[in-house]
Amino acid sequence: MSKVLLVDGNSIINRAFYGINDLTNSEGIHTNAIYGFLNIIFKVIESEKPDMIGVAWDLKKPTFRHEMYDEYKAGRKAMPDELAEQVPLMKEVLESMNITNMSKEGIEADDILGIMAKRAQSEGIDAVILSGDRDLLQISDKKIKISIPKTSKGKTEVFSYYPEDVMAEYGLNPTQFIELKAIMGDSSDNYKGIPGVGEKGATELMTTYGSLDGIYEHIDEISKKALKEKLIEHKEEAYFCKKLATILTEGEIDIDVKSLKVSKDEMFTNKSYPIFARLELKSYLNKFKTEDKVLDNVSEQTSIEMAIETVSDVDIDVFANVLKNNKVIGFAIKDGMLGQNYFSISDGKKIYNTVTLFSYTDYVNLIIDFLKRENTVIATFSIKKLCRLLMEVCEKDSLAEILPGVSRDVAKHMFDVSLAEYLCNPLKSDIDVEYVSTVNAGVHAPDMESYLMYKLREIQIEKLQKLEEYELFEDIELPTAIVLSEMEARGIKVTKDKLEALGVELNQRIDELVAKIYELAGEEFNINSPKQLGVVLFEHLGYEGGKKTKSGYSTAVDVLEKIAPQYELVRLILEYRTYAKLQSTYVTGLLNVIGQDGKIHTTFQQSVTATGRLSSTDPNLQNIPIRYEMGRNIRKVFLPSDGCIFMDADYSQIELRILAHMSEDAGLIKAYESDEDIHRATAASVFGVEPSEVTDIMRRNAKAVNFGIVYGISSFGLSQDIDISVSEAKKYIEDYYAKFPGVKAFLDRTKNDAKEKGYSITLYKRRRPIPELKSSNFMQRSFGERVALNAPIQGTAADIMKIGMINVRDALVKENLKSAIVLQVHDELLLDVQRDEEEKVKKILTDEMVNAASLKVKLEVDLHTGEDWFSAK
DNA sequence: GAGCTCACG
DNA sequence: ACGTACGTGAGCTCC
Repeated sequence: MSKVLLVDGNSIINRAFYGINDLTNSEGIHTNAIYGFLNIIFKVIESEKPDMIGVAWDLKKPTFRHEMYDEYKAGRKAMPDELAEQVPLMKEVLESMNITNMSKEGIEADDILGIMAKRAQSEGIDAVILSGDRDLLQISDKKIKISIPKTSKGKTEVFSYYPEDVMAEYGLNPTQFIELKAIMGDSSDNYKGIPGVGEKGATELMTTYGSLDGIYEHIDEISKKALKEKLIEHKEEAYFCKKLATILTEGEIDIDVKSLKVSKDEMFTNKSYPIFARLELKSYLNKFKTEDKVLDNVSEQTSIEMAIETVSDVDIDVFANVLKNNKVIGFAIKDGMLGQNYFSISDGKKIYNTVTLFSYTDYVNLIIDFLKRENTVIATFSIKKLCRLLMEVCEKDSLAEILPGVSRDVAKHMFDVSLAEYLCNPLKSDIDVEYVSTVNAGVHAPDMESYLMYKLREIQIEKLQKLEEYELFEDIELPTAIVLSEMEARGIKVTKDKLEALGVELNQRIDELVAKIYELAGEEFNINSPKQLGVVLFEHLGYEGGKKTKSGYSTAVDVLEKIAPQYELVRLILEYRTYAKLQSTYVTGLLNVIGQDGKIHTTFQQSVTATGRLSSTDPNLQNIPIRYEMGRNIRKVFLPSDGCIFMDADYSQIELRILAHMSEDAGLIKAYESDEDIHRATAASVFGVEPSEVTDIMRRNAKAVNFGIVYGISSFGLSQDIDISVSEAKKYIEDYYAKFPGVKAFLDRTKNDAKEKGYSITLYKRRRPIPELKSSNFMQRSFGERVALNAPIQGTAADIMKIGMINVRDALVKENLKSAIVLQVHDELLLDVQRDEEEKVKKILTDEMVNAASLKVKLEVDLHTGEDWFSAK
């Protein structure tokens, strides 16, 4: 006996949407309804094990918010945009899983379900109808089961109804159920029934008289006068509503029940993987087999030719030959047996895997020779990794000694798949080989990575050109990766002894503080637990300062600082916090990552941030303390290499200068030209005084406004930052706009532009998509607006810094200097400088950073040297 | 693994 | 009325 599952698509996706908290993928597409829909149907598939599945949809287009008025007139609530956008995607997901979507012009989804269910029944096929709508109960039958999911306390249970279950729960059989609805009406289906009769009254009538006919036959027995009159008055309507309430069981739909056949093996294939990957439905991804099995049924669905031969255990001669006979090579390093790696290369026609156990050196030298030839390209997932490999094998920490020339020339021979993907999709976190492959080529195939790299290059070049980001990719991102590889390889020396001594000192201080804190609190507790701390401060001790977070009291600095003047305990806790942070993150944390060479080699992430900035991990060297006295000691343990000093250069207010350039605001440009302190000049302008008359407070507030502008200002944010009222903050912003109308115009222009296009863009055409701008949620939309203003500014600064780094590195190489960049902290570069190269490097560093971009205002850098990182700032 | 906190630009 | 500044990464607690 076979079985068909018929799903009420609109009803189930609605339930899923309201039953599951908001989820979005990295593109900002909402996915909660899709996720919930899949959860529900898989639960039913597990228990029912159907052989056939069909999902019925109302053909009516999803209703968007702006159409709400018309919809309201039609008596139906508008579908929120966040749900509406998921409906077409849901259908796509189902189709990719070989599940049939059923819809037809002029026929509603529940009628499709009714028709298909009866058809199945007549063909001897069991039917299970899955819907959230109880109306469907009317078509339950011996061989037609109605399943209704119910969610309570986060758990979804499915209740099933055969006719006897309907009778048990409502005291009515399925046919009577139709008449019940005809009497009580249905607001969502937009018919009223008998006015003034609701579920209770209608049920009583139906159970007493058995049918609509029965009611009217015995109409004189009805004692309630008002009810009787209503029934008589609206008799015709009641029978009309019965027609409306009846779900069709016959009609012309050209879908054969048997054509709905689908097995589980057909659902998770390479046809469906890309959309699951794109929507980031993570818990479903592991249902896809990652091995060759998936590839068996893929070739016809993908744009990539999958019939490709793999040659294994390739020796050095074959390897050399492949490189010799080709210009473009796809390259991957693969994990082999016993912790040994091997190389996989592809010429786009075949895949060549080297033997697992071999010495890298000879092979790497062949790769280097290849890269030195004219017009050759290696396409790989991360060229930074490739460069690190070359340097490691050659035992150099400068790529220039291996591949001579400036980084832009070296980069012409390399293609980085992860960076290309990043420029196309900067919101995606966690860009990995599987993701890029499936999204661009529709394939997920670990065994053919080198071939995929070869093919992805072709696809991505075209994509980047379409987005007008190819120049950014070639001129900035690729060379930056080369510079970063050298910075990572060179590393920074750290004195272990000094760091350990600092740790001992901190531990002593922490112990003292803990003792005092327990004493003042009158109890021992875990100070590191915000939860326990909140209870102690605000409950046991009764300090004022109230709630803030969902999970209890906030104990963040700004909260504690407000009450610190009154309570010694709070002051001690704040002190404890700073020391504990230094100890765990910076002392212990850094000690753990000092290498055998006595150096720390951070990893720079080039495809993580939404704006184009870099980030730094394992360890993060971009957040080493500087603002507070005690923390600065950490910087003293970072030392230059032997024979070197540190040279540190940072751009002076690069973001505000970019704002001046982009807005072309005359006042802001003039302030920079007059060479004044910019915050003082802003204060003088906004408060209408001479620069010399600007007080510290005026300057501080002006500075906050300047920062705020760059962040996409809001009066609330500004008020929080400088602790003034929202209305005062509003006044500050208005005054600022009055004095700098060019800035105001720029912000408006940028915001509108982003709204229109859906993304904002830097001077160098780096894009940041901003899906939040379309959100119906005020909070999210406001966030989108702030981001739309900030991204071009922060992103342009990041672009310029990358250009600066490339040019500094290349100038050092050209002059054969041994000094090198070791660290970038967004607007700051730290260099290891050979003592005898100091003057030359100073000039190069200043010139290349200042001339990285030619803006309407000059770029300036502050430069210092020192024997450690602290004294070089 | 999420949420909080805090270090940096 | 909504409850916010922009961009990160790491260590800790607690479910």
